[in-house]
Amino acid sequence: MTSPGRISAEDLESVINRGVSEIISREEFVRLLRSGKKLRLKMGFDPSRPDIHLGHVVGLRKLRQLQDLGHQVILIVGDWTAQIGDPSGQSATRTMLTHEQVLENAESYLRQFFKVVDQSRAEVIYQSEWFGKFGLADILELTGRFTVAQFMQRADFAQRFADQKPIAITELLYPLLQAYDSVAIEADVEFGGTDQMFNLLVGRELQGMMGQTPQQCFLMPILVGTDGVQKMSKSLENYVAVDEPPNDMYGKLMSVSDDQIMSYFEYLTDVPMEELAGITNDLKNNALNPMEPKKRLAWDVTNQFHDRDAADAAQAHFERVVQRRDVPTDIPEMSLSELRSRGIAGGPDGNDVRVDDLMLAAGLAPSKAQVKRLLAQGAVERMSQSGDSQPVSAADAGYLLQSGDLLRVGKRRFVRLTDS
RNA sequence: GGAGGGGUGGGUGAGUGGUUAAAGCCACCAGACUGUAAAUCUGGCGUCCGGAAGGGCUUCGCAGGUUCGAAUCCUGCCCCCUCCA
Repeated sequence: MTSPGRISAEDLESVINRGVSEIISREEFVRLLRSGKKLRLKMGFDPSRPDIHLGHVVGLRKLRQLQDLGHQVILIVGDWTAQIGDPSGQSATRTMLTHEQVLENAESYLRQFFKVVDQSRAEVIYQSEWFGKFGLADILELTGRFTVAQFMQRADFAQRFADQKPIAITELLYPLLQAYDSVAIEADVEFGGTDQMFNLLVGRELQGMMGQTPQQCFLMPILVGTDGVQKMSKSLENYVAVDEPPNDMYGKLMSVSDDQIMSYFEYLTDVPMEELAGITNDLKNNALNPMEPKKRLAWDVTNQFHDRDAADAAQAHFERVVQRRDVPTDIPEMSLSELRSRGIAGGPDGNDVRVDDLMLAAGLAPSKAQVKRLLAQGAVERMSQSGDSQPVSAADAGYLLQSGDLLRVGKRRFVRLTDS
């Protein structure tokens, strides 16, 4: 582990340029890095949304990188701000979380967080530690330092105000609480996405007002989601979760738009920048099939969150099932006896299962109507034990499956009917 | 206190008495193609029965009502928002 202050030129270059959108102020931050001080790196999160996806990982990797240079991460659990909700969208006030929910969400968040960040060089602090004893006098003092005009500088507030859209008063409080966190922990640097700029700057300002050295604001770029257009976000369904099983993680990464491959490489891997420049160039000259670097990307990220074996297996699975359209090695199974006990098996000897029933039971379709659509679209295929396969048409959804039969729905969903 | 706008399918958002299971877009699913679960194109997309044709049922904030017929009209209720004061 490097001790603070002895930062090499390459490390510095990487810290301040790779996966960075903006640093305020860059000069001051560099000076701090070189000062030898063990920096207190602040990162906050709201326990109302405990899921971490690759968009968040961009920042977590940055924290990790700085930890490896000898600095300290302070993670703030926003158990108070979570109740307000960051005023990013039109979402109104959120419902209060119970104490148990907060703890539960926090626990889940931390488990994911520490997949990237080194737990041994991090502290976790709850906001309630200081806000728990905050009184009206404190609130008045805090709010009294700022004006509405200042807050109207924040783009989304200004926009909503102009559009005559509602802005809750508590929403105005959000940046203030977050800012006060910086004071409470005496942060040297705060991290956030570019959309967090205003909040981070308020923290900087407040610290100055209260006699502390203002924190530096480290803004990370927003990762584009797998749709290739909008930012990665859970609600937009274009995300890859940190908790994703290997096959899904690999697969989702393979569905990233071609033009986002390079930004993913830059933000989410350690592949050297020179090498990335080469790939970019090859792609531009059509000397390289985008699928190739994308597979490398998918492997790399899967490896980070699982391990080599899992990444290898996920890649093999992808090549087998998606590229070659072959049958995967591990197929979910439904046992005949279970189906029988549920009254789903039938036929002359009670050993046959209807295609539609099996699909429903195996969760391959949410309703019979959907099963029919799939059948009509020619998406269902039956393979017998002997290996031959035949499409299943809507007409033969009746009893025709027997133990050992394999059903393929679409390109990559399978279920095998087993004995016993 | 006054005036006005609004609550529609996973999301957005049309629709103001029947041809509306409800436009368009997004998401999603399937097929084709392919260089990948990219891109593109085509189709589908409440649910139940039926091989199909077709037929039920449920859906437009909630509860009633008018009507042959309502997401659309009326009454009451709940909720949200804006402006003026």
